Amino acid sequence: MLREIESRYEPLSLEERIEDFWIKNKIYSISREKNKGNKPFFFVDGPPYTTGNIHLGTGWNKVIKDVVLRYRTMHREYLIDRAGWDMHGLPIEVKIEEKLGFKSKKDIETFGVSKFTSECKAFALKNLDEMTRQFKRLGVWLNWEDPYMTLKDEYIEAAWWTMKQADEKNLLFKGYRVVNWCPRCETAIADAEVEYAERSDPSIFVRFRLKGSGDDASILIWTTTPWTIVSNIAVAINPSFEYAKVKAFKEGKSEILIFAYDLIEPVLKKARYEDYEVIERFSGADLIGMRYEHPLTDLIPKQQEFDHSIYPADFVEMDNTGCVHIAPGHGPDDFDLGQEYGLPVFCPVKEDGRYSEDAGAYVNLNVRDVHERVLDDLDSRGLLLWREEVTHRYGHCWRCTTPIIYRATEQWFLKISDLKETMLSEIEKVEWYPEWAGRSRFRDWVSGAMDWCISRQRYWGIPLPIWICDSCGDFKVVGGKDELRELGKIKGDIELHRPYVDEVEIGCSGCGGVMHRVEDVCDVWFDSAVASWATLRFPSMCEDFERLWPADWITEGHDQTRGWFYSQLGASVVSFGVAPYRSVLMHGFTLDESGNKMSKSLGNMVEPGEVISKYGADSLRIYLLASNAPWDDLKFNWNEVATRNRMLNILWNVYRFPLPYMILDAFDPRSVDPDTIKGHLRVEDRWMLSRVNSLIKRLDEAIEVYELHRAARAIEEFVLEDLSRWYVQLVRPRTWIERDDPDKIAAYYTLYETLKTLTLVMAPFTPFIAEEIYQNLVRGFDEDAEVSIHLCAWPNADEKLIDSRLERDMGITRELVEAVLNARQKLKRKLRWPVKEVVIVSGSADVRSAVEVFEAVILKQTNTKKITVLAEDERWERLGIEIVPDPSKIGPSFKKDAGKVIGMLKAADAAAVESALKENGSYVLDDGITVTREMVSFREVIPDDVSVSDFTAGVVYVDCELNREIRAEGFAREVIRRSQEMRKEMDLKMEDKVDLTIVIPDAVVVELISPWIDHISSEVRAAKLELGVDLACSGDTIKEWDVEGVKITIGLSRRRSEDE
RNA sequence: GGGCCCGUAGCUUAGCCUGGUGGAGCGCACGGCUGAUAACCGUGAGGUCUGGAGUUCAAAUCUCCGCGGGCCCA
Repeated sequence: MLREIESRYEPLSLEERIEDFWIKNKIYSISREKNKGNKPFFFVDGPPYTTGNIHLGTGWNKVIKDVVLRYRTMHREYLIDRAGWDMHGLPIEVKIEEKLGFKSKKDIETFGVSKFTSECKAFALKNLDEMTRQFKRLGVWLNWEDPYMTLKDEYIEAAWWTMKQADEKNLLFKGYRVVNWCPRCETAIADAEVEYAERSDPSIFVRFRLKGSGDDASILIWTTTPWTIVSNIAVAINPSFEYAKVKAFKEGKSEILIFAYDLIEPVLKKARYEDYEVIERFSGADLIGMRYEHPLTDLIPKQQEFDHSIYPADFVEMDNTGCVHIAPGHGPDDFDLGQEYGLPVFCPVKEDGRYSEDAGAYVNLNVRDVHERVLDDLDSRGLLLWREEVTHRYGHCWRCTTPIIYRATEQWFLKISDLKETMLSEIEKVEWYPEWAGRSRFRDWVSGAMDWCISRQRYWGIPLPIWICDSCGDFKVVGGKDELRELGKIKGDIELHRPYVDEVEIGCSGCGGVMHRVEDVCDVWFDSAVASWATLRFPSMCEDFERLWPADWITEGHDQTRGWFYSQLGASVVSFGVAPYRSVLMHGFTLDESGNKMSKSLGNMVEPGEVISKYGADSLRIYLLASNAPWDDLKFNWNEVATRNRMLNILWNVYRFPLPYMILDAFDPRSVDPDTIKGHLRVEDRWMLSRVNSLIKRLDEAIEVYELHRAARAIEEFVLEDLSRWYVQLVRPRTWIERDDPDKIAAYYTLYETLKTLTLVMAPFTPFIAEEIYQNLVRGFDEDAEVSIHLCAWPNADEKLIDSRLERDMGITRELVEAVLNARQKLKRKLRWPVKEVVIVSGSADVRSAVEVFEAVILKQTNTKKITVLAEDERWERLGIEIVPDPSKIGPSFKKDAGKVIGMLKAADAAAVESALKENGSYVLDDGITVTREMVSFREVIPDDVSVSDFTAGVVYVDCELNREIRAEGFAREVIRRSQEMRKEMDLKMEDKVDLTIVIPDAVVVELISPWIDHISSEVRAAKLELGVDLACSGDTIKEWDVEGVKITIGLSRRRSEDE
């Protein structure tokens, strides 16, 4: 049986109730189990990082996933959909360090690595629970019970296995390179972990004295990192530039400088030089090999061991001085240049950013605080030409926001440079949504990729599975736990985290020595890189991997181009030589209302929970989906969420409105025979069924290519336009029929089928409200129906029911009705008052056809007695015409009589003139004056009680002339409507009967209404009705109304039923 | 500085690929309906389509150069 429902859409309680229902009945797992053995759909969840709460962007991400996965499930595909969690790495370490008040790695060592990593683990697990709860509340269905977690041994083994693959293919190597280094976290960080932000630094011009120049000439360099001067080894120039030797004058002194010729003016002007003369000009190539003296050599004894001279480099650009200071230990370009020319890598900076003994006088100073000291030292030696402050973009550690430094260290790398070609060709084989995500954006990023530094000098991460021999230096990569236990002769289990694995010693097979693990952990991006096989439990289990891999689909935000799309591709090409995914949807970012990015520091973050508690998860979901194309950035807008909430409320009302009638009539859809009912369907019913089937088609087309916004908008439009604003309005009177009537059943049937189908297709988008409606509408009747809507199959569009001609005709019909309503409004004629006639003038055959098909609809919706369609050349007889004489034609012909002719024309019978002109081309006026066709034109004259309105294919005229019949009906309907309002005020039930007294002190109106008494009685459910001019008005409620200037008093009493 | 994307009414957007009178929704104003009713519907006002240049008979749409925003990189 159907049940009546709450009058208001209350998403919060509804969604809570539905979530309980899902849990209690294990709907999620049944929905997945059910399709076991069917075509698989292998989805890999991009793992969110377990730092705390989910935000709007992560919510959007999961909602996109959820819609697609629910849709696939309804298509009876078998999903592989383990949720994933990224649980290692610096962000969590930093949080724990903050919590424990740590300042450096030393604090961690003192505290104890095992205690520290268990804190990290506990923190990650706690956040995992909280975030899972939040995702579930959004209605996101993934395998939350058995997610993949990067901290699990099983997962770590997948990473180790991959690392071993890399080693076996000679793609893993140890290198001494300049890397991004965070002096606070004391670790290397990957390019992908560097975030750029504005920062102010000194911008300095420094002289390096040339050796043996004779004239005390200096080469002029520029830098924003004074601390690297300490490690200077060389100067680079561009051999194709022109350089100059300049004598510069300032405050009565002069000096000799060498730098780029084109930059003389700006540099000397900036440094406040009064004048200069160019002594010599030469090409950059002429400078190569010249030697200079390190500026601080007296303070840094180690520098005396190095030669300093000038080298050519293409990367030198024509800005600043055109001479670049080179410190191979502190810059990637510098390092590469050093490698090319065999320069020493001088890196006198320790892990914590302080100078080592090699830095001489600077030992133990922190490179971040040393700027002033270096500048003073340069200045006192007369080597600082100019200094100022500049604001520029500078790299910072992604987690602790400390400015990074470049530092030459020994690190472990994956040799991406060898794989680039394969990676690029694999990109081509992947389907990208949108297409440019792969074609342009990702391609560009991969093209510029360098070898991947995967080692981190930290604690909480996947330990690098590399053991090095203390004696011979050989290394071994361990591919899994069993291998480790065997090699390390471990009895029992071992946790694959630091510090436990650090203690494992392995015998060296080469020299018999002892091998110890490299102390590093993995770059956390390497963790998620192996997700596509780790989620299938490969390599510990191979079956699923062989059957399912690579992934059918993944989706993440466009920041993941450099992140997960890339790391997965790299790891996969290392392991298998192919891309790990078949299709990728790249989605956008969530921005705040003014289009700026959401960030904690700006205080403009919006949390999904906040939105849900106001409007519910369904509103948020449909908003997120309908608002943008998935790949565009989404500007969050509260107002728009509210609008979606309203849309769902309208859906709720549409669903609620027929229920009381259906219940009263004990309507049971199962007892309706579709074949029999077909004969009773009205055209509007067939239209509705056509529309809903077209909707299914539109959704299929859109979802297939991930145009989720089109799909969501199609649903919204259907609910608002087709259902609420139109079909429900048409069908209402039929539901009020009290007897058993096939016309009513046809309406019920149509409404029922439409709602049922609609909720099915809405299920992926708004899973809560869809479930709620399904439970009543479908489960309410049918115990055998699926327990949940989310176990149902996606409906197939029934082509037989789709009638595009009917849909087009109805489109025209709606336009016509709107035009008529518009016209009525111009004359302020309320809909309650019928009009005599509507005349449509149109040359369109489609209009004629629409009126033929939907005449009854138009009559009813416009409350008109008659519709007439005229062709363009026909004229409705109620329209008059008027002659418009053309003085420019009449004047020349009639000269001084022209005025008279014009007057006569205006007085003439326009219709007679027109027909005469049409037939003979001329018309003879009273005085025998003949006028011809070109002398006049005609203008339509619209009577006062006729109103006009345009529509796309023509014009409608509405004849609002009042007559007795219309006045009678108008007053009758006024009485009905007033009585209904009183019933409402008295809070009567729909089936309650009343006694009605109507007093109108105007005998004419009473007489007008009299014939309508039976109709009024039945409309307001009156058992007894009295109408008169001077009756005593009685009733529980008595009210006086003013209707079009007529006083009407209505008395209303509820009739007690016999047994009361 | 470079790559990719976005910029249409106060707000959110359709249209752009394939050039031919810019459509919606929200908000606002006015009205209607009243057995969906603390709901619903209609009408109206509101646009130098981010600025400029070019191609063309014709540009929101194609091309180029700016400006603003986002992501990524240097």
